[in-house]
Amino acid sequence: MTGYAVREAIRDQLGHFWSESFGQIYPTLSKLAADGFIERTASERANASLFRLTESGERRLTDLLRSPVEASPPRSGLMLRLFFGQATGVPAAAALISDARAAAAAQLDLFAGLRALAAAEVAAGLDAEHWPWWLITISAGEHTARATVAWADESLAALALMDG
Amino acid sequence: MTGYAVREAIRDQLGHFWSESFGQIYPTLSKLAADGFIERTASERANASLFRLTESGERRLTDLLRSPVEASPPRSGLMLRLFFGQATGVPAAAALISDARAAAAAQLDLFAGLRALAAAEVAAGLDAEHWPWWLITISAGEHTARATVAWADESLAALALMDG
DNA sequence: GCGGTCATGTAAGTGGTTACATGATTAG
DNA sequence: CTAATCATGTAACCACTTACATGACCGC
Repeated sequence: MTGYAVREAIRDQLGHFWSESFGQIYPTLSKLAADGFIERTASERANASLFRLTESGERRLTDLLRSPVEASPPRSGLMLRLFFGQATGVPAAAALISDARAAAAAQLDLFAGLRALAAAEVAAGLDAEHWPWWLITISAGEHTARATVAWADESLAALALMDG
Repeated sequence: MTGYAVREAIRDQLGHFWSESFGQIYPTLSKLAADGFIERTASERANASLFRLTESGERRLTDLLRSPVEASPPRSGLMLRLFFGQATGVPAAAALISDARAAAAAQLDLFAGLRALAAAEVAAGLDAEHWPWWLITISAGEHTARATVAWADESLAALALMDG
């Protein structure tokens, strides 16, 4: 596929847990080609290049996929703001929590859509092998989003009791 | 406080949702001082500088704390690996999920400790004003961690059904 | 005196984004 | 013909980490 197609695939299929920009994709494709992990071939289109995994690239990929997940340093702008809620006051904090709740609820709708989409594809006989893996990532998003909604409701109730 | 003390405070008090390195802290303190948001005064110690918020710094801080939280692009190495679980196989995926479950369970213990610590401080008559805000951030961590545990158990069960 | 902690800072590198510049192809 | 989309790439910048270099102070 082309670099452009790579980006579309990432956006459309991995969008709920991954993202890449063109400024990252094109230099990386060149580097991977130089390292022999992918192969660049001309496309019918004058403009474009098609890339495909080489054998060594396939090995490298599964190695990476099997490698342990390294923890990223925590950094939550929302928690930072709430921790210092004394400085900003109850209404400002409640607004931030409501926003977070709304975002999580919107995500839940999105996941419901993804579930339906995946189910339709399976019903059509496509991607049956991939379906359970897809579902695991969707389910993770749903669990997290539901947790956020529950936390928000609990915290908004606590703030309402604090005073006016 | 000193830059060193800033880092300790971040590590010890905000550690479960924020982190900063010295390489970030010292240049930032210089810049904030140059902008007039903080004031550098000599410490008793020959070595060290003490910083304190100026009035304009206090205004700037509350402005920032009230500003909307900007969303960070999603990037979960765990989800990426699971999405491509077909390439790595059920046992590798199950191992990753178990690791994530263990990490979340460990976090839950940590949060229980934080709760106890905070309760002890309140019982001692300290920080009573700050306590509810602290609790909100702890509760968020607990909700998320419990969601991760539940998702992991569900997903491990699903993988166990897939085959051997 | 010596090891550990407190303290400050810089340099090199990483991984990423945004904006810009450019052009091919296709649909209407 | 022309607008939208497909396509590639680079430059500037940003936030951040790690490693290194240096030194003060404190307790034993």
